Amino acid sequence: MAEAKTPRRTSYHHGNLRDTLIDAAIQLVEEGGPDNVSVREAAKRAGVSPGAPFRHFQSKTALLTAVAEQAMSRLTEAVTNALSEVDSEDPIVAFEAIGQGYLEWAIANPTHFQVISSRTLIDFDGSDSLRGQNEAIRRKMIDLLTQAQQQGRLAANTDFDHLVLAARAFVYGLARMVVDGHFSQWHPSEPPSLAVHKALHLFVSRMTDLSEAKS
Amino acid sequence: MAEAKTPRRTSYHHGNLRDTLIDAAIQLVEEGGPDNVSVREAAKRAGVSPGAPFRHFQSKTALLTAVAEQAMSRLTEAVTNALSEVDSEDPIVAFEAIGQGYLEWAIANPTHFQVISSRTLIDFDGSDSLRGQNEAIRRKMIDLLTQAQQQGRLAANTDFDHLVLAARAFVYGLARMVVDGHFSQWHPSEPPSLAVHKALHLFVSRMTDLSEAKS
DNA sequence: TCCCATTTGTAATCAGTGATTACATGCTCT
DNA sequence: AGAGCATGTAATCACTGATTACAAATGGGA
Repeated sequence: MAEAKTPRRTSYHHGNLRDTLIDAAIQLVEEGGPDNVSVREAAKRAGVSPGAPFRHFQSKTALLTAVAEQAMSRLTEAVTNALSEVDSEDPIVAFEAIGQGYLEWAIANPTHFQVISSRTLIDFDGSDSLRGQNEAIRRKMIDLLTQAQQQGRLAANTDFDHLVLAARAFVYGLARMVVDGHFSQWHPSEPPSLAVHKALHLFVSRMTDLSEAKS
Repeated sequence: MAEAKTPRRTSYHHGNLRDTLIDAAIQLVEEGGPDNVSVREAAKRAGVSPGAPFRHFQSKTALLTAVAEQAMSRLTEAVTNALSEVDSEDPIVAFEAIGQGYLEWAIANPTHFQVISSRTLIDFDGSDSLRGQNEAIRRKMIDLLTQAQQQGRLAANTDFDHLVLAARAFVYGLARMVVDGHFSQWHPSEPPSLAVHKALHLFVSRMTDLSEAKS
């Protein structure tokens, strides 16, 4: 936290308003989703006048983009962690772990995921950080699939680019279904997180050859 | 169109304000996406005072839900058409046609698709029409997959529910990627619609056995 | 035909929003 | 100490969703 909860300011200047505003915005996102964020409320929680935020963020979009950058960092971290905890050397196991890490994070942080994947609340293309981290994950997927291909674990006629596209669309679709509330009518006995996990495994095992490569 | 473009009213009462407001809202959606819709602007275009819409729609959400219901009808129609144009009796070919019809419609009507799949702008769960049509498409998918299974076209150990989930997530993910602008960095030589089509075919052919059943 | 209740629109108003401007304050560096 | 810049304030704009009291139009029953 960049500032105490009660906005106690001894001096006229805040000192760390930019970070405090981001924290306040995150708090608002967590309380009621991205639509719950207003610049004025963030300013109020930072103990500052309604116009002050615009010294640090050109627009509400810019503020939410900063929130998204922070959220994306956490997502990247989650994916990286999931990847590092894989025992096997199998690239396809690692590939599935990326998807699993991604989905677990999205399910645990639905509102942050909403902010990240929105293209109206934030300026994704305008943020090097966002594009970069997104691209980093995509590259890691491509690396692993390339390894799998070299091991002859993909069907011979597999169109590589479209396999990557399919994988991204699949994981993205699952995450958004969870976040968008499409699981309200799912079997009550099975939590969405488990259903998502099973679907992911089904996808990976069908799209690739999960049997361990012989070396 | 329910009313002439120029809101010409000879009498005090509008006569068909409800439909006119929906049309105006659709127009606004088409012009600048769901965020571009405001009740006041819709009222203005209908030639009516800002408070009038609230006689017909309890809230902005209710208005957009009505828009969504109309859009969903068109989507259902598109999927039904795609299905009826399938020559083959093959359930898996028909299954893919559903996905293809769904995706084509979403790509051709991105803003309407946004309205439909949003869960903050509209009250999906509160609309029998929306839930019903959504469920109808899902049921059709299940029917076709059941036929495929009876023909022995699915792997023996295939978990049925999770296959349906995977298929829905996949198509939904592709559609949202297009709509959310995730294709901005795709190979310029290949239009997204073609990439989506190829990815869909890859998915269907991997998840099922596309070779025609022997009867 | 007349009248009255219901429906449907208006006008005024409220609170909240993103954003801009002119101005005041405080910090920092020379 | 003072100049200059960064940072916050106050006032204000235009816009939004929504509510209220009121007025006009409509249509059914006497």
